[in-house]
Amino acid sequence: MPGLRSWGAPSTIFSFYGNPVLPMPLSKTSRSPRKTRASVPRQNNTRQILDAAEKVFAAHGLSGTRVSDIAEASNLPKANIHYYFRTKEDLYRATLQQLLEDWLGDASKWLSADRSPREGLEGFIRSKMAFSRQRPEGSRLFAHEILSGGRYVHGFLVDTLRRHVEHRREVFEKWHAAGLIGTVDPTHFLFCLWAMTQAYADMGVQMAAVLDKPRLTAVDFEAGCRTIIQLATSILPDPVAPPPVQDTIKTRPGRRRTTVRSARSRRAAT
Amino acid sequence: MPGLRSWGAPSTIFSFYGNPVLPMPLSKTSRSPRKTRASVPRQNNTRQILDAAEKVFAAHGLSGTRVSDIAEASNLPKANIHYYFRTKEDLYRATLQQLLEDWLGDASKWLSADRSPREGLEGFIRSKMAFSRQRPEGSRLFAHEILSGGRYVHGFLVDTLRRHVEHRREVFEKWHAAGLIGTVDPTHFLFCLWAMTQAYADMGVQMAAVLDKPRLTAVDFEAGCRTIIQLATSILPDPVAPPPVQDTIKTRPGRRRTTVRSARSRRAAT
DNA sequence: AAAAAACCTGATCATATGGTCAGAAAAAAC
DNA sequence: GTTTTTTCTGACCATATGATCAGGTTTTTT
Repeated sequence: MPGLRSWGAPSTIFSFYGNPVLPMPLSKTSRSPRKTRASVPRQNNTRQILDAAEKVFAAHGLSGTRVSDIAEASNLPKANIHYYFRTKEDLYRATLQQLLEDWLGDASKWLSADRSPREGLEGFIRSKMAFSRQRPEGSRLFAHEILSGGRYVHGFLVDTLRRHVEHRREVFEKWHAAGLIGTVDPTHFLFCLWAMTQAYADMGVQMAAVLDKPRLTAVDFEAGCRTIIQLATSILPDPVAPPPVQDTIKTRPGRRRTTVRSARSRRAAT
Repeated sequence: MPGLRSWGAPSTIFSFYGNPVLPMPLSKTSRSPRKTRASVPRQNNTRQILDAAEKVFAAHGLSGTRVSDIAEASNLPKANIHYYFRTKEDLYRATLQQLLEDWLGDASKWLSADRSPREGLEGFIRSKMAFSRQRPEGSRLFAHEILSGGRYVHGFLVDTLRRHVEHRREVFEKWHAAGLIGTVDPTHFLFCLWAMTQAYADMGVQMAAVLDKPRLTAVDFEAGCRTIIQLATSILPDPVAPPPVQDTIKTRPGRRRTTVRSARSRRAAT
C-alpha cells in the first residue's frame, strides 16, 4: 500500500528529524537504528541538499530562507526536500551540524602546548582565515544563528565549544608559565582571535564596500591575515631584544614586549 | 471624504517611504515637502515604533520579523504601524537610518590626529565597547543587515563609511609619520578594531555560553575592553623603556615596543 | 463652530510559504 | 519475475502574514 509508506528517510545515518541533535557528535536522528549504508540516491541527494542549504541559509538565515529556494539551489523539487528532511527546521539543524564539525577545524592542532606560540598563533590564524575565505557561507550561517540567539546551537556552545575553549586556555596558560607569552586574559584573547578572523567572512560585504571592490580578494585576506598575526603575536616577548642588554631595572617577570616584527608588512603610512 | 484620505504620513520629516534613503543624512521620503513640525502623536508614535523595531529587527532580521511583533513591542495596533510606515521594508530602512547615525559615533572624536595614539585608541575602543554593551540591538541589527548582503546600507557603506575610513586612515598615517605608532596596515587595523568591539555585541550569546553565564556582564566587557586595548596598543612604541638606557644597537626607528601595561589586568595564567 | 486635516483601528484581503498526500516510478530484496 | 521497499513529484491544503480599507475619533485650522 503505497499510500501508507513510511514517508521520509526510513532508516539511514543520513536522516535528520526534529530532535536535539547538535550535542552528539555524528548523530543520526532517524528511527530504525542502523541497517544498510545509505543508498546511493539518498546519499547523493542528501549531500546536494545540505550543500545548497548551507549557501541559502547562510545568505538569509533560517526564517529568511524558503524551502523552495533550497529546492531550486539543489535542483530538486520541493517535495523531494521534504522527503529527506521532514521540516525546514530539521534541515536547518542538519546543516548546522554538518558545519559545526568543521568549524572548530584544526584549532587544537595549532593552539597546542607542544608548539611555539608564534607558530601556533600564526597557524591558527591562517587556518581560520582560510576557512573564512573558502567557506564564507559556513561562517555566515553560524553568525546568523548566533545573532538570532543561537538556540539551535546552544548544546554545541555549552558542551563542545566550552570544553574546547577550556583546552585552549590551558595551552595559553602553559605558554605563559613557560615565559613564552606575556600576560593576557586567555579567554578574551581567544574571543578576539575569533572575532577578527570571522569578520573577514561575516563582514566581507562591508569591508569590500569600503575598499571599493565587489568582493574581498586573496590579497585582502593576506593583508588581514598579516595584521591579525601582528596584533596577536604582540603578546609574545621580543625575540630580538631580550638576549642582549635588557635594562637593569627588572620591572617585573613576564613584562617583556615583542617588537613590531613583520616589519616587511606593507608600509602603514603612505 | 474620509475614505480617500491621504493614508500614512502626509508631510513631515518623519515619514519614510520606499526610497533610497540612507545616503542622505536626515532624509525624509514623504511627498509634500516641509511644512509644520511633526505633530505630537506622530513624533511619539514614530519614536516608539522605531525603538521597538530596532529591538525586533535586531533579534530576527528583516525577513524574520513580523509586523505584528513590532506592533506588540510598541504597544500599537498593527494597522497603526502601517499608518506611519507604509511597508515593513520602509520601516526597516528607517530603523537602519536611525541607527547608522549613531553607529559611527565619536570615532572621529577619538581617532583624531590631535590626540595621542594611546589616548585615541583607548577612547575609541572604550566608546565602541560601550555601544556594544548599551545598544547591542543596534550592533546586531547592523550585523544582520551586513550578513544578508547589506543592500539596504550599500549607499551608506560606499559613501559615508568609505569616507570615514579614509579619514581614520589619514590619522593613522600621521601618527605613524610622527613616529607615534609602528607599522600597520591602517585599514585592516581598523577592521580588526571593529571586529573585536562588535563581537561583544554580535557574538555575545556565544561568549556568554562559553563563559557559562546567561549573558555578558560589565565585568566581561571590562575584561574584553582591556584585552582589545592591549592588542591594539601593541602597535605603539614602548613608553617605558625609551627614556633610560635603551640598548645601543639601535635596531631601527619606531621599533620600540610597549610593555604589557595594564599589568593589573587579571592574571592570564592560572 | 464648522470644516478640514490628521490620526486610529477592527475587519478583511491576497498571497506566500511550509508542509502533506496519493500514486507512479525505480531499486532492492526475494 | 514477483514482491517489497524506497524514491520521486505534481497537486493540494492550511496557515501566517504583509497590506488595505472603511469609517470613526481626535486635533487643527479657518
